[in-house]
Amino acid sequence: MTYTSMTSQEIRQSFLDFFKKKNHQVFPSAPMVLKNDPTLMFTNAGMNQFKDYFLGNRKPSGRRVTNTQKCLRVTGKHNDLEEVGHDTYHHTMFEMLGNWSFGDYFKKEAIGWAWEFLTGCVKLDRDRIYVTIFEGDRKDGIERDLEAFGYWNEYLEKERILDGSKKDNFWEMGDTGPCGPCSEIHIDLREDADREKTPGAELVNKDHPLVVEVWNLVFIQFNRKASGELKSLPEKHVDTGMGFERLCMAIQNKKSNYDTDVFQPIIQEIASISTIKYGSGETTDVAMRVVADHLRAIAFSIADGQLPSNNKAGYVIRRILRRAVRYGFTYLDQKEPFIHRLVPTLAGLMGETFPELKAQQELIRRVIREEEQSFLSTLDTGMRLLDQLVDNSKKENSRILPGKEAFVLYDTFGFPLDLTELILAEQDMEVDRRQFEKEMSAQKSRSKQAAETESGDWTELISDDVEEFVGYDWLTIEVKITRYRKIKTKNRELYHLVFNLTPFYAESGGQTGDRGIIENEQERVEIIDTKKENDLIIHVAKKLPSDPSATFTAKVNEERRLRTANNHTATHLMHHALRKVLGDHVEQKGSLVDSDYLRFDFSHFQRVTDEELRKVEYQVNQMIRLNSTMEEHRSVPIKKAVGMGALALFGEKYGDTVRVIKFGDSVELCGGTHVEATGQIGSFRIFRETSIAAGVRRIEAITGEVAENYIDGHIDMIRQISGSFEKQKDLVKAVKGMLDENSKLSRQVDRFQQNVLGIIVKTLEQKMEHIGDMYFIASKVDLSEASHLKDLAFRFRERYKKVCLVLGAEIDGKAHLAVMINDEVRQNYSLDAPTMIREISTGIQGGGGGQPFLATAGGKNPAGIDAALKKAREIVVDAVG
RNA sequence: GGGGCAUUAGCUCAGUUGGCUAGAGCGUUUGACUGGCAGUCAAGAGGUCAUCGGUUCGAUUCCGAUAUGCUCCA
Repeated sequence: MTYTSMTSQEIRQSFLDFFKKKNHQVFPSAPMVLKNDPTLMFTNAGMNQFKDYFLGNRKPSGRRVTNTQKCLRVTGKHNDLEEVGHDTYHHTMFEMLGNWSFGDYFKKEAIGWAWEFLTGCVKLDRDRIYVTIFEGDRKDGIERDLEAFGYWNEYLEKERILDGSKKDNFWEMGDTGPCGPCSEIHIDLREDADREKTPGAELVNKDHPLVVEVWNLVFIQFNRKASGELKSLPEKHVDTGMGFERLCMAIQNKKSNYDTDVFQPIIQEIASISTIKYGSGETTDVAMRVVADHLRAIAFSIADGQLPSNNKAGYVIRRILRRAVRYGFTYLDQKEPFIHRLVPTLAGLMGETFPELKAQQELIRRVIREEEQSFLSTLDTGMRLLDQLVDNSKKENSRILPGKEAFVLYDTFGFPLDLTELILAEQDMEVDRRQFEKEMSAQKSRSKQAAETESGDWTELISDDVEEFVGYDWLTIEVKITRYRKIKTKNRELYHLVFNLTPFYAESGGQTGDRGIIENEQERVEIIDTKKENDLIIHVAKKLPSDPSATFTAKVNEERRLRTANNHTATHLMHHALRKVLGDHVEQKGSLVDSDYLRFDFSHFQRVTDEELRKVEYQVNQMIRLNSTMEEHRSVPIKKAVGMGALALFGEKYGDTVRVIKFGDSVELCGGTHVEATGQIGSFRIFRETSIAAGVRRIEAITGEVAENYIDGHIDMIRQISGSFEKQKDLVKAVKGMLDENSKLSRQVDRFQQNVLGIIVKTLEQKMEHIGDMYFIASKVDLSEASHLKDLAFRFRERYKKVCLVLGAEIDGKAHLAVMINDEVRQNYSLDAPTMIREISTGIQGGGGGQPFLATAGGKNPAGIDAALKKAREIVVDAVG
């Protein structure tokens, strides 16, 4: 086999260079974590970021594009998570190399260049290559893809060109939309001897680990209508995707993706940390592959701004990390955080191509370390609980752990089932798997029921391609509804409305969606929220207008919009001030801009001190006073915008042109709505600073009237306090002095109280009588607090070895009783306090209890106290009898 | 989006038929001991038992709501 010694870096570069030479524009990878797409949490294919081009929603700036796209497949249709590590080719995160034609070249060039790159550039052995073409489908009325066959046949004999079914060789984005036949390129990496025994053609698409698909060329030439009918597209597109890690395996002549230099440096580092050699055993190899793979997925997600958390995308990331920790813990004997130590190696390996990794290396490391630590303590708790369960089972002579209990461990405490089973096996025990599965499916059906939302089909009224947002310039405008649908959730029905154009800002970039109304002479419908699905702006309404095809006046709630604008502009000013006060390492990690307040998360490794917060506040307020007017530049090419000093965020997807918002020195790329001049904000106040993750701080702040009210509230409070300290100049000193004095006085009161109790003790002692060989006292006392009854009881307990004390008191119109019986008396006469107090407290309309030597009771009827005391004496006399 | 669990001293956590004057270990303060290092011993400080409401004579404990966190499912 021909063999080149290209590194993965060189392979990636040669692909991009190859297509650059063919007049392709090189695009950067889009973020792996998606926003504004309810159907997808992560980028799972190279074409995601170009979806709108194929749908015709947006026009591309160039017709030929090439890129490498980081992808994550852990949820939904493509879920490879549980496979990863056990074989040699599944990954959570991988790179997809692609070349794209948007209405430009088609099959001939796509096939020709693919061949040229694979056999000419990276010199794969042509004898090992097989391709597939679409065999056709009678139902759809499509012929066998003879065109593709013809072009392939120029390079390959026809025995190597195989027919593929609709499942493998017809690509569709969804139930409707752009689609077309595709042609896959497979490579046979087996040893020659094996190849002679079985021809590679028989193993194509049969999940053989060494006969693998490396490249899929998709020819988008149809549009599937809702009726199922296929219509030819006026513009034909090419969408190709090549698995980078597999390509490296093929070129570097390895038997596993994990043996390439994409993974080996990481695996070697794991081997050195764990002092276990890679290749020395199956389970440890699996564990190392799991850790190496998951490290990449997590590090890239964090770099994209998605921190591990307890819901949605963040939770998916957390679970990937935990899977890695679990394998390290069990099979590599890593009981302390270790994955974070691999981050520098990864950054060295991929930081060149993906600068976000290098730039945020420290943050990534800290976040991973903290997550590892927290999961290790989850495991710790789980093991403690499991130990108890095992003990209980053993006491009952059972070697089966009930499935219910294993499920609670898993469901509530996050303790993995396989770990439970492993630990049980060591004690020759097992889990009742059937019961566990039953609990699990009960949980699943509960969730399914709750999550059931029916979203109806869109009813299209007017066909319209782009719903333009005009809300930067207008808050009131005439609109028509182009389409609508009904949404049914558990408690209520809502309607989604789409307009031909709209003044409503849809939730995006942290800014919440506008609210308002649409109305005409006939009716008025409230818009309660505005959201985005991809590029579609959706208005949420509680009801559908009776005539949806009428013309409406759309009015944004102006007051709310203005307050939101205050908070959004203030966010920019604060971001700027934070970088000035704390340093340039401050990066936005999340942002919420509402009408009432703003929240801003950013990377910073210590607490922000009070002085620093004060400085930030001061600088923002100074910028407000300067009354800088907004400089807005719409449709600025991204390069130019960055040249203007605009901050571009990692993990944010930007189009070819962006909107730049400038207030003084603060320059940001932003689609949100802002004030015209900073003076409008009026006032800015930080009211909370907290930590939300390792290396990430959160500041919450308010502006305008809300800030004023906040300050007024504080001033009022101070006024009230100082009103109570009229003659004091130094209020702080006065309050402090009063607190000191107060504690001194209460100590004094306490002492006096003890003295009083001492006197009561003396009078009680005079009432003591002998019953048998013990002392007995039953008496009503005058006390101000119920707890003093206990005080008295304890005094007698300390003073006498053999005593039974029964006290009653009326406090605040209620009856209180206490019974104290010394240990010796209890043993001699089988008396105990709780039993006695229950018997004697019937007359006070209450009940009580306590510990064997001391019980208390309370009741509504103080008149019953005397009877209770009398009864107590009878009980004791009986017992001593 | 839904289910389960948790929230008690600075930290880690105990605390069952509702009544134990709310505890342990670590940390902290003070004192004593030892030639020093390092400790040892003793004493003390530190609690709105997450918040709000309900049931009850009485709630850290039971019930409901809220907040925060953890966790599983989607």
